[in-house]
Amino acid sequence: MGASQVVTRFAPSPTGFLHIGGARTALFNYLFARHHGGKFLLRIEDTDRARSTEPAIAAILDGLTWLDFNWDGEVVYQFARAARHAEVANQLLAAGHAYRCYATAEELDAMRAAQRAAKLPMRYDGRWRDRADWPADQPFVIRLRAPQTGSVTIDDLVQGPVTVANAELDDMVLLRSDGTPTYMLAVVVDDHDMGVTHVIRGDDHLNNAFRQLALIRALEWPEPAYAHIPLIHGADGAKLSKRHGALGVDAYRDAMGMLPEAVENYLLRLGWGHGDDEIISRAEAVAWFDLSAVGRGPSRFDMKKLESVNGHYMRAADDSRLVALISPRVEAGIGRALGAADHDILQRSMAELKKRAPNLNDLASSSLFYLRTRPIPMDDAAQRLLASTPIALLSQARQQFAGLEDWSAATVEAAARALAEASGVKLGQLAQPLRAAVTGATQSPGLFEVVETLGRDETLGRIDDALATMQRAAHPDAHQADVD
RNA sequence: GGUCCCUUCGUCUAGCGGUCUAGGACGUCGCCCUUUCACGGCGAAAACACGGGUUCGAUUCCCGUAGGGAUCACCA
Repeated sequence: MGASQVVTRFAPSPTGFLHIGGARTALFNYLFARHHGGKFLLRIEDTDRARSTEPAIAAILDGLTWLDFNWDGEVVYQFARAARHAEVANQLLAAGHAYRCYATAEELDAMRAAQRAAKLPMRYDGRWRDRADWPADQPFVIRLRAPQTGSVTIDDLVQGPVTVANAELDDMVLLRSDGTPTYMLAVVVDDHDMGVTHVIRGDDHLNNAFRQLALIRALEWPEPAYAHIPLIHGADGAKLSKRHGALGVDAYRDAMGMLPEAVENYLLRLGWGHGDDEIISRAEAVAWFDLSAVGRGPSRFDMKKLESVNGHYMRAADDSRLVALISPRVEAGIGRALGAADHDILQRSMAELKKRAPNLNDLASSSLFYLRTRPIPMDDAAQRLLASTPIALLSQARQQFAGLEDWSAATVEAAARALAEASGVKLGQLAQPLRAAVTGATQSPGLFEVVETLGRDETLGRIDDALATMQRAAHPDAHQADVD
């Protein structure tokens, strides 16, 4: 079955970080290979020595690892294969499928300027195609002797049959004058040598496919199947390029606090669908993925939907995993390292907290109040609420709670309800001030769950703090005397 | 400009000639649940770009128009 095994590859150029569009291309390659029980290879296209960087390579590998798109075998570095690329170019030259071109950059610029002025398509005019009067000691490039008549049709697995006349294509450069290969040559040679059967890549390469096919035919190599997937656009409909603020996947992980499975699920649904399914597991994705269901038009990136999907996976995530993920953020928030007791509190509060956090950042900040040392900071809304609360009500609650036999969400709630009824107020009129006192905010997880997690001493202490502040506000003079 | 590609609610999509008074999701709005915020539940507004064909019948097929995108390097 070896000959029919599917082999895909993801081939990013390390000139920037792994952006969201690249991540989706990787995902589709990964899923297609896994669906067919084939291989998913990774190749770093670092032939542009000036723009390729080590940090970019690291970021790409890091991003793929984070997303759990595991590639098979060793990473192939394209630049290391330059000798093989040159070998193929020379082989083509010897066979007459390629030729030497001595045109200088200035000559080509002039040629294009003339074409532009005459409103003609800008193509290499083949001025060295049939010449053999090669000047000695002059630099030259090797160009493909491409067919000039007829046409080529690619049965693209996503775009359908696409035909281009050979007359539209010119003789592309295979080997530069410095002996290094161009992208067109390198891709074709590497895909062939790596046994790639399905080339799944961005739509921006569709035009390249025709040139590459001409090269493959000259070499008489097997032709891979092509699938050109539409690009991802920004919310404004413009291309989601680096200069338009496209971010690396690390930004989704770090700055935005997304979960990898959420990013994966969102990316999968962007441009692909399986009936009405929205939440799709990795296993389902592998089982269901097929290229024919990939849409043909570009789709816009919707941050709101990503957050929604992320919220879903946050709620589904394991509590201890979330605690581990937010710990660094929490430590930064409270300005100290977390101890065992802190982890314990986070662990116990996670079930409630994760229901209302769309991302890890919000989850981390929403957990801070549990860990702060008294007196805890109070936000404006909480301060205003306490200022309009009768001191006696809060004071009574404090007394009732202090006298409780057992300390649990249920017992505290029962006491609070009893007090509210006895005082003739709605539960909310008592619960909200208590929430403000205990959490420092007017929004939080269920008050009684919070109180149980915090424990009796901490809860009573925080109420005392609030009471003291309220009394100070009510009797500024008495307080003044204390200070002096 | 040449070539190629695309076009269903604001956004992502379902739909592969009649099942469409076009379904789902996010977002928006309303209601419910409720100690707050979320979660959850219920409901509402919201789309087949336009014009011609083909057909008994077009969201679905074909052709134009418009709009959008990609690409035209000794960059990948």
